[in-house]
Amino acid sequence: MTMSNTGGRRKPPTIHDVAREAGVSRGTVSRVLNGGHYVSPAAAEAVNAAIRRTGYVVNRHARSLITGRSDSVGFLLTEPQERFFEDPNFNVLLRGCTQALAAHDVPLLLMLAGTDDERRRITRYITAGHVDGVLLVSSHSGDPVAEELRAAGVPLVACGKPIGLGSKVSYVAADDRDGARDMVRHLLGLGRRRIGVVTGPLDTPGGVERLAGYREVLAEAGVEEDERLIVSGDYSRASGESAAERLLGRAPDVDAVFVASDLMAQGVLAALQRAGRRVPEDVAVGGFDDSPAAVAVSPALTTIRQPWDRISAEMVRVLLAQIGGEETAAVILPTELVKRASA
Amino acid sequence: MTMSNTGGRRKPPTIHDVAREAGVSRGTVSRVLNGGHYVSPAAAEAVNAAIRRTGYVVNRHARSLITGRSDSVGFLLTEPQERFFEDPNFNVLLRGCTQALAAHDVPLLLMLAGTDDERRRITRYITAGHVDGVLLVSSHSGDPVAEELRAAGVPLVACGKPIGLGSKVSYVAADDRDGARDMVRHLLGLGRRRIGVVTGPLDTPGGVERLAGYREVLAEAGVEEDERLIVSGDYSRASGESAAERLLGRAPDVDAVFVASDLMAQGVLAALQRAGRRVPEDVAVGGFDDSPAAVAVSPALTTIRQPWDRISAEMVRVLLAQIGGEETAAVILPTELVKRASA
DNA sequence: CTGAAAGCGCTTACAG
DNA sequence: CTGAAAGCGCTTACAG
Repeated sequence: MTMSNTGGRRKPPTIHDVAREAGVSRGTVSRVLNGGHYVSPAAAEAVNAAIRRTGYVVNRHARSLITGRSDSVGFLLTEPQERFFEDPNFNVLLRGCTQALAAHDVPLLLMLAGTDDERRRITRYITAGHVDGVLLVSSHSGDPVAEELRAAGVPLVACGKPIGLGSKVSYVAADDRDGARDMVRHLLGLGRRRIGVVTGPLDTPGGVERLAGYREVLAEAGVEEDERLIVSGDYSRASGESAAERLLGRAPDVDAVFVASDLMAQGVLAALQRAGRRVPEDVAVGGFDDSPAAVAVSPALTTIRQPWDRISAEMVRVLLAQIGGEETAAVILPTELVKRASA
Repeated sequence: MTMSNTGGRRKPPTIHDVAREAGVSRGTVSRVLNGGHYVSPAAAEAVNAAIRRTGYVVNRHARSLITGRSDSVGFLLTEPQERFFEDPNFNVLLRGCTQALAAHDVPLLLMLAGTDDERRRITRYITAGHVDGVLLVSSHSGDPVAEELRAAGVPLVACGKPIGLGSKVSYVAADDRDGARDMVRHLLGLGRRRIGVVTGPLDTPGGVERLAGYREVLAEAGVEEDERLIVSGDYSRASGESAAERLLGRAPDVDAVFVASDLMAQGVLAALQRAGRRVPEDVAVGGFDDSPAAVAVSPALTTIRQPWDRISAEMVRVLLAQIGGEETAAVILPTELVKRASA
């Protein structure tokens, strides 16, 4: 009575069918499948033809059982999920990784570890060898997952420098500090001298590094640092809004703000507008990310572009290399200043 | 010299180790693993203790090889990816599905089929049995993937009604038509009579159904239909903006607009503002989705909430049931009017 | 270059 | 209720 499987998933052809069809042994078929070494051209051709005729597709489970590899990788998100799922960068990263992996015929398993319970289950799953490696997105320090996986010897590449783990874990990151420097120099170049900053969380590399870049440039330029100009947010739009209110209260003479994310900059813009300040005339605003939010907003945001497509491609490259036995590596990619209307 | 794998992935314990540890046969261990039927309480307890002591985790590849199931499902996106990756609903859906699946210990493979080439490869991968079923996100008609997978007998649940496939494919959808009716009734209740509509693409169920709801309510209310009040977009912000410009040109006396997505409504708001119309005083605007954009915008959008958390949960439930042998099913979930400032 | 054979770790009738 | 055994589809030394 079951209609759902009408159409029927008939038993797919195996290596045995291909061997019979090609008139060779199964070993030879397998050799063709695995690179074609030690196979005569004639045999290889016969096998390839047989594969085409039969529509053969390798059974990955059988292969994995014997090789001990899964030929798949995990994309692990350990953020409290709400926030990062709202971050447009996440989509770009996830899509880029999926595509880069697909080019190598490697499936991506999406894993969410928001709660301790999920974390335990996923760590267990990963260390049991069900994926060959992990792309890790987790910017907060104190996240135990990275350390657990590293200790278990699981190939691992983090997005952004994992605070506390130094270079024991591979990572790919944009040059946050340099991007911040570029933006603050740009604001100085506009003649602004009372430049505020809305930082990200200071337990994330982006939070720390972008603030560091801000300080460096001001020091170089001989502009005296003023703690009242430094406020923190958590990368959310709402936190940008309240940070800007604090900033305005503490330093009403502020004439520019470098905001560590476009999402927060959206909030800053709203607060500035409500306070009757014109952007960029009264206060210039610079963001960070070049996310879709940067152009959705009015005035459009001058911001720092992070090379997300390159980041995802590099993460995949480094992970695959590490799975292949190479050592860990850190890759730092340059950012780019994108000038629009807000500064 | 390789540092990457220090820490070492030692060979994990197998069912054989557990059997030895528990003093039973491997068959008995397997029976405990698979539901504990036909196992004495004493044996079950010994096995569970041995599993705990050894830290045993089942090797899914070995299991899959023999059962013919993969115990994993694919999440397949066939949209031209750019658009949907910008859609905030996508994140909610993806997260919900991942979590619902994780609760059943079923990994989710993310699959992107934006190009014909990717489509072919993925179809092949799926029909080869590498996943047990597919959660399909593809709203445009004429998408061949759904039909191919259905024909191959792959368990399949679509998000939204797949146009053209009728009920031969399971799907879960919000009640688009009813949601549209609620919104238009609300606008009528505000005293508006020149109500425009910005539809979605008319080869998507959301495009068709939301327009149908609009027409039904106007007809019921005895308001004469006016083709000049009907314009189409493609769910993007930009298309909303240009649709609103067209609408304003064709029907300058418009006093309300029902927009088929919040993202488009953002664009409509921008166009209205530029044209000097106040919202909601001159023109009331109603959106659809209750996405983050709805509250990010000013004035905050009155909109129709789609129950995305329920949608993802139901998609997973129906897919798992279908993998278990049940017939196809369609699930329609109610929407909810969320009143804010724009209407 | 090629075939025969062992074996990866599991599940599932089959006897008992 | 339980054990012994076959077998899922593949890869990989091992002989030749």
